Amino acid sequence: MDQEFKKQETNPTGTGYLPGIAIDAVIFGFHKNELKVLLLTYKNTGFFALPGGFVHEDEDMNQAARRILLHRTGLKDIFLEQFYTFGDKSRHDTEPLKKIMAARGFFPGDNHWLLSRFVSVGYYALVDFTKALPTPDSISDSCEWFNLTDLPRLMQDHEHILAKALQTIQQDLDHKLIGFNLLPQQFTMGELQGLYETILNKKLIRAAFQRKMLGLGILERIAKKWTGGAHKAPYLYRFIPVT
Amino acid sequence: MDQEFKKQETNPTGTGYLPGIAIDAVIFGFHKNELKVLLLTYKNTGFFALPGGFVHEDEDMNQAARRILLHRTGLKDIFLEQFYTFGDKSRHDTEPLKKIMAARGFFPGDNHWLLSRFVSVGYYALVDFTKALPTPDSISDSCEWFNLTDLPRLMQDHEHILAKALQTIQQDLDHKLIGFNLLPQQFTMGELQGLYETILNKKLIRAAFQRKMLGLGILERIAKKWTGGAHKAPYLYRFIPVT
DNA sequence: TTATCATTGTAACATATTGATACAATATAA
DNA sequence: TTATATTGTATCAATATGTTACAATGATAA
Repeated sequence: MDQEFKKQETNPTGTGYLPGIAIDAVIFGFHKNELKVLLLTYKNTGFFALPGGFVHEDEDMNQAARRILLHRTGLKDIFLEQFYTFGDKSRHDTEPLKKIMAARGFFPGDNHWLLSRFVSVGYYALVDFTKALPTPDSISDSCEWFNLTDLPRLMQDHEHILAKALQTIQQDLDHKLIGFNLLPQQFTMGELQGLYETILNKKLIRAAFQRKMLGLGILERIAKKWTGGAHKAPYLYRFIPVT
Repeated sequence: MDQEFKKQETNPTGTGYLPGIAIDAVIFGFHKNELKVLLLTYKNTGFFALPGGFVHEDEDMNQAARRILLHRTGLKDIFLEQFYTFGDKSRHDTEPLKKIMAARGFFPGDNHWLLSRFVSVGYYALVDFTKALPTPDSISDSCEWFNLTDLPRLMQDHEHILAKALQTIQQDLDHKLIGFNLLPQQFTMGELQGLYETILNKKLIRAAFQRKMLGLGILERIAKKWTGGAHKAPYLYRFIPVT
């Protein structure tokens, strides 16, 4: 499946793909109290970009998003949600893509399908940082986690897409309990609170947070964690999915 | 602009439009404690459908949605939000469209662009029922308000799109204060509560509702309404947009 | 004119939720 | 053993919401 881009590149009319529709994925992870995003670098260009792709003629758009995710993180069964579709005409900027292709020794004609105007459907994914294995493909020399607090300049309108994704998970954090998808199966209350604080970018009250989370009735207390800290050991919790 | 569909129909390759991308609009209104939706009927077919259209090559997608809205309701400056993009391959069902075109005496070739697979971007609009003027165009013999509680069968996956739109406004009702867009400039507390109850499909407590709404600090009390009811006249309120 | 009626606006109290503080419990390090 | 930092939870305060009640009032009909 590393051949996907070659297939797109050497196929000037885009046969087999839905025309004019791209998918961009904002893949969030969480580690050491920092929110992370998965970004690609394109070979010999220094461009940073969100992982993305196109929809096959014979697949649902949501399937396509999962396929892209699988290739980037090696993970199936991921929490994945569509959040917005970006359709401004100002998005149509062919220069970056031309440079990426040129860096690969490929010089497409002006009406190559990849150079036409695209509408991009944004998805965000929440993955367990400890399990995801970022994998660059044939056109990117890296696929890495970046701290949200320390991002490079992104290609095209990808910074805008990322900002909208972040805003979406902030709004949905409480209601959809999406936060749990960013943690490993077992976690302490402190880690959970740290996650919430990082996403919402504000301090929460420890006692109230713990009371509320336990009150939801979706956490199971497992065992004591034995830590290296010079203090009382916290419990480990596990998320109980609704039956 | 009534010529829009003719332009689409007699243009087998879809020149001037973004390929494969449609817009469907769920236009909500509110009258006499009933939620309404604007639906089209296509001539000589009996098909009911959400108003929709396509994106011009030289316009933003959100602009296109506003253009479509303007043609259907005669209203500018409407509350309009994108809520989801529908991309299942099962959406690709050409039969209804073929019948619509056939009823107009037009028989497109199998690779007419309108018969290809489309991804549809859903928008919902909230309009003041007393101001909107539904206007059918050349291909529809009607464009009318329907009660949400008494809908006909809709074309393709339009029922699904409508359901998702309703779900969205239910979720956003409190947070975005979107309800006010469905009422005329002046309204009574009872009307506002009726609107909330209709959208959320549940009874609210009158005293608590009034207290909360007034507590938001976004309502201005204007004057007494002099009604025909045999009871105390309610105040009229006006929504104060945030400065 | 007056009594009746339905509905409005709001007060008053009860209950529930969240904020703030305090403190015992305890795992490690010295 | 003692010092220390953090956890789990109790307690009270503040705020928000649910519930009940009642005076005010604008038609309607006697």
